[in-house]
Amino acid sequence: MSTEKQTSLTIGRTAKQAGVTIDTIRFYEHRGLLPMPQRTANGYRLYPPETVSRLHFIRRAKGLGFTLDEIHTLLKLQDMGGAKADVKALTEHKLKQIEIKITDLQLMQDALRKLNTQCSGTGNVSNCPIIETLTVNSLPNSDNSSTE
Amino acid sequence: MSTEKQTSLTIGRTAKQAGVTIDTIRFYEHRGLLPMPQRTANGYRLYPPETVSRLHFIRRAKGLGFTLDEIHTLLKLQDMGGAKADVKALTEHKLKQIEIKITDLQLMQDALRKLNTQCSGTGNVSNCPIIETLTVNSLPNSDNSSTE
DNA sequence: CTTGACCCTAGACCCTAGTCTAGGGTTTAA
DNA sequence: TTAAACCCTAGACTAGGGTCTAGGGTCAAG
Repeated sequence: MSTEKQTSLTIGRTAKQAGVTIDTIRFYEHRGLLPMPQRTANGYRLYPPETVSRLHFIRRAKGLGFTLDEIHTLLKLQDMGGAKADVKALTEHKLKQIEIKITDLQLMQDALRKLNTQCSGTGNVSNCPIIETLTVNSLPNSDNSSTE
Repeated sequence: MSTEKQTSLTIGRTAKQAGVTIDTIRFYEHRGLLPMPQRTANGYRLYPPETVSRLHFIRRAKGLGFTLDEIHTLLKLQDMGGAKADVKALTEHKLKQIEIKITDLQLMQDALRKLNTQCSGTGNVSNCPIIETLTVNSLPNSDNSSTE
């Protein structure tokens, strides 16, 4: 019942609130995804509450197929207060990646919906190609390789 | 001199056309993502051209954050000619996953667009929170007892 | 008939993204 | 004052998803 506002969290509390483990936090710090936190006199890490949001962001970005390195660059966009040109270039690159991902997911969605309605009736499921939706319809070719 | 259409491809050709390595193909076969192919008399694998599409599909699905196991179930949806009930349940589950991914990507997109237009001018980049877009707006975190 | 480009298997190896010890210090409630 | 419940570092270990090597067969061209 402490009435004082908690302005910083221990690693354990941060982890719990973010839904990750303590190890993951230390690992991300090591990787540069989390800034080096303040420390107490005895060496305990102290995190500002925003760290929880940052961790949420990382988790979900990972679920969208971004690697930690890619997420790092996304986070740097926010972190850097200068280097406007870099920001511009990076965001544009990321936006392209994201557009492709969205399109792909929508194509997959269409295919699954078809499977679900048209094809799950009494007909033959094998007439409903999921695969083609992502290969024939999209990306004419465009060598879509590097992820940074 | 054979101008006849190649109805099946060696592993090398398949790999090249799909943009993966030979090892990857064998690995996927091992994992059940690719059906066991025909073999020539001397044991060489022979793939139908559809295998290329299947491999494309796998690649892109991976890029969307699906694991090989998840992709396996997506592919099974297409492969299975029966078990309609399973198809229904699985597709519905996958559709939910996909919807979440799309929403997340759109939120990210919004954030980056803002960064790009509003924030890359002369202002302060740090006013443009990418992170919040994916944490505040989505996933109602029940555990969030913010005692202001 | 040999050289280079393919193919085969089995198993070792690698990178990413954590996860888990081992060994030790701190704080707090009973 | 001691046990639970935290925190620390360093380093070993794991799982997923490949990638590479060794050792060997096949085939087309020169």
